[in-house]
Amino acid sequence: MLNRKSDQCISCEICNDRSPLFNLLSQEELKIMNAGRFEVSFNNGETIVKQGTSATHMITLTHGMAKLFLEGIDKRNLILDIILPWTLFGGPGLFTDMRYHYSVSAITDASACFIAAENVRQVLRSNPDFAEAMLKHCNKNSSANFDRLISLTQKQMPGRLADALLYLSGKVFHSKSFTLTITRLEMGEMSNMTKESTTRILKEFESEGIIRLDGKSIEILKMDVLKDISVRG
Amino acid sequence: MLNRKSDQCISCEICNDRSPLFNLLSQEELKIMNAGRFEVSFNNGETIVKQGTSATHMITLTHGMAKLFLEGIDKRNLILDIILPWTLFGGPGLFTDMRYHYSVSAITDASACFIAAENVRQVLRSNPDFAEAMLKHCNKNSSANFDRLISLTQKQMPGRLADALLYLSGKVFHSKSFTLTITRLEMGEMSNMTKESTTRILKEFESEGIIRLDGKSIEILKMDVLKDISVRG
DNA sequence: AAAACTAATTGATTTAAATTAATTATGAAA
DNA sequence: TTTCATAATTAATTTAAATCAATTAGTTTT
Repeated sequence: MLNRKSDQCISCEICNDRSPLFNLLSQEELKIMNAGRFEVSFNNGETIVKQGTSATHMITLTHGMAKLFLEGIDKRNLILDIILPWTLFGGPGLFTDMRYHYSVSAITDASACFIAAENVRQVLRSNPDFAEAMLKHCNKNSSANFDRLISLTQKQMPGRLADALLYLSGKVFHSKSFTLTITRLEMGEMSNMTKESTTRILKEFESEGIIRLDGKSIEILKMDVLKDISVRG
Repeated sequence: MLNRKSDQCISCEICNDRSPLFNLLSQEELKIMNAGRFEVSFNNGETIVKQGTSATHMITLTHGMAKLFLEGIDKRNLILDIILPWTLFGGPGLFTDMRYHYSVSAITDASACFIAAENVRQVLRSNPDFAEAMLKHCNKNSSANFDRLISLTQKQMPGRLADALLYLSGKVFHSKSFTLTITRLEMGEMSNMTKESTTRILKEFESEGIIRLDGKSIEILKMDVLKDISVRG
């Protein structure tokens, strides 16, 4: 039985599908996190967090899907992650310049839970397990960004697109076949290439029998070959 | 009066030029950090930390200069930072997979202080100020990596090289004119381009009167123009 | 000082990928 | 259904930057 009222959590203490990190917290600490917490629904396409604005909250999706991306030069975006429920984000600006360093926007209808940064800070200081877990979380993100730096600067297009496909299959849809919630343009923004090049390479993969394409749905037929293309650049 | 014996610190408690982060620690905590701590001298070119090996220590330079870099595909490196004394590094693998995710090697004769990761962890858990400072440190690095991602993927060569020059001038040598401790190849590894292209663009900057070149020494003559090239890509 | 490396420069050529330009699907709204 | 808008595909052209190939300048070593 869900502790929800019209899809809204009542409080963190009794929220039964919150971020795993919250399992480290005591009832007292959950109460702190819950104070001032609020949940907002977003339509597909709406901005959840805008790069450059004041970073007042830690955020987690409660349902739906979102893209986390850097707004670069001349309106060119770089998508870093496709976010699923219970991934904490808002991070890098917290405790530093208090600005969001990336934008996040909904790629399906979605809702998100906003927790006051100051409350997170307070709990972080009182609970070493939570602090360590957050540091772990931050370190994991750093590692992922290192991998991304190498992928984006040293691999050519087939390698970069292979990385995007493997990411979508392994981390987002958890399946060899999936129906995209993003456009070709956005696939390009994941692998730093134009939409035209994205189409080209996808078709190339298809003609080589590595994937099956059918509009918005993709099936990976030769996982081993795709992985090989990924590692060899 | 220096508390040193042949350039080696005796202990963290009386080390008078340690990392600023250590100022947050009590005598008791410094004692923990000091336990098992050791200092090693490196010749120019020697490896201090090797990507992929077991991350057992947090490290800080005590003197000299080092480059922190990712070892990518086909022996191609990407230099992320030029490290000066008292910058803590070793980070991202700690508390996660316990592997170093980058290599660090000396670009002058240098020495480094190695602190056991387990001791850092222990102090981190006992001292919220230190934990918060470490998280801040980690977040700052993340932001820097976001900037780097945009620079390296969206700017063309002049913009990327401008970024490298501004970094060297502002963060490493703290002066408009400096004598490089790195080669053209390494400048290229900072801005993801070949040594030939590095030379070419440097000469181009010189002929435009933006910089003065004299072998290993560089003087930035038109800082505003260089900054403009950096932002416009 | 001569020899042997290593690093830096310069130019010619090739190549990966962007840009430009049309065309074709697909989906939403009237 | 027709219209309109957005997304995807395809091909031709251009461009940024790598590669290849010498040459020149600096350092070490002998």
